[in-house]
Amino acid sequence: MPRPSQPILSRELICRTALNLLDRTGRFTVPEVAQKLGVSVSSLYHHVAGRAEIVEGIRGLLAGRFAPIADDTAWPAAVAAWARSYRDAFAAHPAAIPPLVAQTITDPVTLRQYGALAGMLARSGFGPDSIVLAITMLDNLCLGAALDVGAPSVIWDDNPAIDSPMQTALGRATLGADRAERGFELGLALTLRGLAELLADQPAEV
Amino acid sequence: MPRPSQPILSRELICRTALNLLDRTGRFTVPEVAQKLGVSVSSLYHHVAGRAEIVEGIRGLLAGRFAPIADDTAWPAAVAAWARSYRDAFAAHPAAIPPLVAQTITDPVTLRQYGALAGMLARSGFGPDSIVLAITMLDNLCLGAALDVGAPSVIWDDNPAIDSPMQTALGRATLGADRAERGFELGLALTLRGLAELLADQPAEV
DNA sequence: ACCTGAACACCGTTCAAGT
DNA sequence: ACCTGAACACCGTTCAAGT
Repeated sequence: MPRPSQPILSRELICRTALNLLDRTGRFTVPEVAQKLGVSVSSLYHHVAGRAEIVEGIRGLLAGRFAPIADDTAWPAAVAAWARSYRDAFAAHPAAIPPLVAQTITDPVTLRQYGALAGMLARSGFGPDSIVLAITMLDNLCLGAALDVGAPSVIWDDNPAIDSPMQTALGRATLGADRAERGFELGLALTLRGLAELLADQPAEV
Repeated sequence: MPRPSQPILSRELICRTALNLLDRTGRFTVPEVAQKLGVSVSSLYHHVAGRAEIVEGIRGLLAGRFAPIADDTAWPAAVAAWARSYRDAFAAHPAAIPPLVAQTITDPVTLRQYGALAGMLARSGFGPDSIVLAITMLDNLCLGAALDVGAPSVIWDDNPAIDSPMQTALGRATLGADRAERGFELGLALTLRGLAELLADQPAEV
């Protein structure tokens, strides 16, 4: 087959296809991506350096859906919007999380997101230590919650290790499908309160 | 080579070897485990059903190091001890986290840990919904924090996406190596406060 | 019961060859 | 510049064969 007059492949198309495979089958391999695109495996390597770069491109796709940091908003609302969009973006593609957490972030879109968040916090009066702590806590919260949606740690129903009185007690929990959502929102509210206290304790001079 | 008079392999030995490889090289493959044990690859399959079972055995090794739920302790201290040991156990083996989060928990030791925690909360007066929320939040916190230790999301130094005034501002952060530890502890304190409020709002009748 | 060697269907990556 | 086919060193898993 001759070279097409117009390139049929691109980094983004490859990453999008891989993400699609993750969503539908829970995994992706380089040959599968090639087959999905009707192209030979080696063709992909003209656009991405390897599998790791595809994963990093997926990270970029997700980070591109984070809520932009709005500078005209009070910091609690801005942080909340950012955190929710972060968690939602990852939770919408649970199968992508294991490969993503397995490699260091180099995607510039993602790095810029953290930079923008740090800048917003600084302009809101947070000092260096508080900014570092705030982002650490928010990151823990969002990633933990995203993992929880994709692969809940606890089997709430029919967990053989939970004795039956407890089983029936938990059976009375009314949360159901809202469990992960409610847990995240409560964690977020607590984190925002903690951040407010961090800000209040700030030395005037930063 | 004839069959040894005493079995040289066992499920636990295999899992321990795999965890060791993860710690030292960041990954493990079935052939590598076999080689490390001086045994042929197919021998392993007499003790474990496959790679997934090895990963699940690793989960059991880590869960075995969680602090036992002490029933004579006030719930906040018991929860704190449990959460710290959970986070520490995973953070000590960061390379194990990606394979672990990629598959559903079936390890009985781990399942029993969650069961014991739920039981302790119930005896402390938490209702079904509160227990489910509490465990969800604690799980998010510990897993997020463990991930953070192994593979920090943010490159705090030399992140090209953070402009240089911000870079110097963050350079003034005094946290350093304590960052992850402090972030987790702050998150834990906030979570415990939230749980206390949850308990206070509990209807008398559970 | 427990270990082995050989085989199978895969995987990620490279590279000379085509247009 | 962009796609291809063939090759390479791997991987997880199975299975008949040995003691």
